[in-house]
Amino acid sequence: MRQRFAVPVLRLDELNAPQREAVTTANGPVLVLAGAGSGKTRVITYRVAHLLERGVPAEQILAVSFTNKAAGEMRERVDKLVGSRGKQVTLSTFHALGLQICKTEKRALGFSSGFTIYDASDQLATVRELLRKVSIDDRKFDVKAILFRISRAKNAFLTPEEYQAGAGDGEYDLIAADLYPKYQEALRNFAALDFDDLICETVRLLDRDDGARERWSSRFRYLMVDEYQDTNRAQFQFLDHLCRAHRNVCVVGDDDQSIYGWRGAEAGHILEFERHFPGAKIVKLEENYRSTPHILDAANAVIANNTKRHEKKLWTARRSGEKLKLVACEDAEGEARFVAEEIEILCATRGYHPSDCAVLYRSNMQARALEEAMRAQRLSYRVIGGQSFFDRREIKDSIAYLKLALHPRDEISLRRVINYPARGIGASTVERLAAHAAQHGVPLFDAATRARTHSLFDGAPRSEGPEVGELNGKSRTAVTAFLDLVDHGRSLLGSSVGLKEAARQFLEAAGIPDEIRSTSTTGLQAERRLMNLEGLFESLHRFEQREGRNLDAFLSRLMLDTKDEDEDEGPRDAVTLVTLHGAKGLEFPVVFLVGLEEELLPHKRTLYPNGPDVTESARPSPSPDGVRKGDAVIDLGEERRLMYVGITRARELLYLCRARNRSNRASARPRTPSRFLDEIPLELCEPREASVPAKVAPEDEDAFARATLEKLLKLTE
DNA sequence: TGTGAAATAATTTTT
DNA sequence: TTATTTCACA
Repeated sequence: MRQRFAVPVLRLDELNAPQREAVTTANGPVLVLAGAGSGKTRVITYRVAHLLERGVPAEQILAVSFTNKAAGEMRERVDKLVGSRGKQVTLSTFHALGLQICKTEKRALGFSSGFTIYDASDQLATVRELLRKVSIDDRKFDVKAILFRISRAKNAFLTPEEYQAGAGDGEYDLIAADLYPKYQEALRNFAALDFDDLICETVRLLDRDDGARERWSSRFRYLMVDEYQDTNRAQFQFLDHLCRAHRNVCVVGDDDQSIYGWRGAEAGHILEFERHFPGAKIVKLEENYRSTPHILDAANAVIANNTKRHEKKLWTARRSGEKLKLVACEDAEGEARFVAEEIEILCATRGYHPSDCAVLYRSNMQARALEEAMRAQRLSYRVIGGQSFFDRREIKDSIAYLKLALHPRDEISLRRVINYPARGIGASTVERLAAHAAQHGVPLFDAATRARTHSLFDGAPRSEGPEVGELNGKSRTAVTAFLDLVDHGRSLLGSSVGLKEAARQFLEAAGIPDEIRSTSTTGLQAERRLMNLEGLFESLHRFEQREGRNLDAFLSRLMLDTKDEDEDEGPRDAVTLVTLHGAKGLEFPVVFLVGLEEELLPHKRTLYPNGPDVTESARPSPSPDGVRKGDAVIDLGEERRLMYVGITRARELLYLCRARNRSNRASARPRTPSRFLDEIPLELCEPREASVPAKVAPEDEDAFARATLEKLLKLTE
């Protein structure tokens, strides 16, 4: 206590009573039920500051969140609050923390020479490879659906055996049950960990290795978890291992904002917290500092339709506020144009800035129309999420080269680049190598190496064992050239040349820039792709400046943190376009919720989980919750929580938009307003006319911007 | 093995 | 509608 006078004073009086209680209860388990906008991040950051003030060493403090964005924000706010004292505090995502532990403990995990991280596309490629091995035509199946089941099993922390015992008997369940152990085995052989493994393997390690558990649970003596409602079983166990010894764990969450059930998150963990940690202190934060009363009333009204929730009601001391704007547009394009135009008007007449505004939608594909409208309106915008820079083909290929140079056992990367750019190593050659690898139980890369050094593949009769796949001289030369290339790259990357330069020379030697130039359909496209490649070099350069010459660290950061580059690139004063999922944790003065239509906000995949076979005829009855389809009662709770998350992002103005028609691919289909709109009391809303400008002629892109300008002139007269 | 035309699948949310 | 993928042919 005396210390408080010695160091800069933490202003605990800036907190309300429950916040203060959550912040100052340093020891023992604490559960903070934090409604939207109730100062959740504030509690975490003040708590960190308070622990530091009490003399807890920064290295012993750990705060975990789910997204890089959230972790970054924690970092920013902690730095602001405590300055350099906070540098040693670990503020991380679950996956980054898992990675840190896996890297430190790589020997105990059996990866003495390191490991690669597999992202979604690597995972898919792995499953495809396995399907081929069991002679299943991967075109006949939705590979994602298989991978999804495997991933879900891992998230639920089920071993292959447990999953096999408990899986359903659908076609996909059987395939997934068959492939799960094979998949794990393959990753093992490739010296790779996928996203799920970063958690699961860490848990297994902490489970079996007392020494490791001891190390890590004493390393972090004070734990905080953000968005606790999003933890899945594996993550829960992870936490449990880390804090079992000291029980200094504070979790912050809101069951009403649980929107990752599909990823295995169990909001039930919030309810179980008390049971797992008897004597836990429970703090409820219900005062909202973000939104106007109308917005909160709407949010409360919608979420009240959910059963199975912690009863709580957001309130605010704020008095005034505008009604919610209810907008029905003709079609998706009209909706997008309305949004763009309205933002323009808000900026011109009411002093808002584009960066005050966000457009929230259910699925990424909705972003396209919005982007077009923003461009037509000359508004700068940034799209959060979506397909990231690093998903681009040329980038993925380049990264595969880098990964391969570091981790030759990474068969997926090897297969990806062995004939890219084409160098005369066709499918049959790869198959021969693969057969040889399988027969001798060595990695594919080693099989290729043997093709170079041994005459084994020359067709000369060998005494040892039967011949597996002979390579002709031409193929051998090609394979040799490829291996020389990888060797060359490895030595470049291992030399003292800057990483950026090393990577550039390597990829140029690989012929990637040439390939881009010759395969691009237009010069513009080639230009763009080369620029992307340059962007990769730049981010490599920046990383090297910041964190030193460590390609492995760069690559793993890249896999986990795919979109940190958007931040510095994008224009500063820009409208934010983001999915409802991506918007969680954000707030904006002005929010547009678009596409509030049946089959889009309660998404059709939730409405009709068994596929698109039942469509228009089976219009669900508008009962408050639960739609019967066949015998299954469909739970729309998560969709409703998405609506709730969307509403509560708004501080001042909230627009609820829908289109009367929306075209799927070619055909426009009439749309019904989202049932969630009916759940908002009418008196909170005012209808707004959506003026739908005539369709903009392609040759006159300025027409729309001009129309708005004219309208503005009239308004400001 | 490489190229271009034609067919075809796709649309939930993310570390 | 669009982007990817397949397939026929060189």
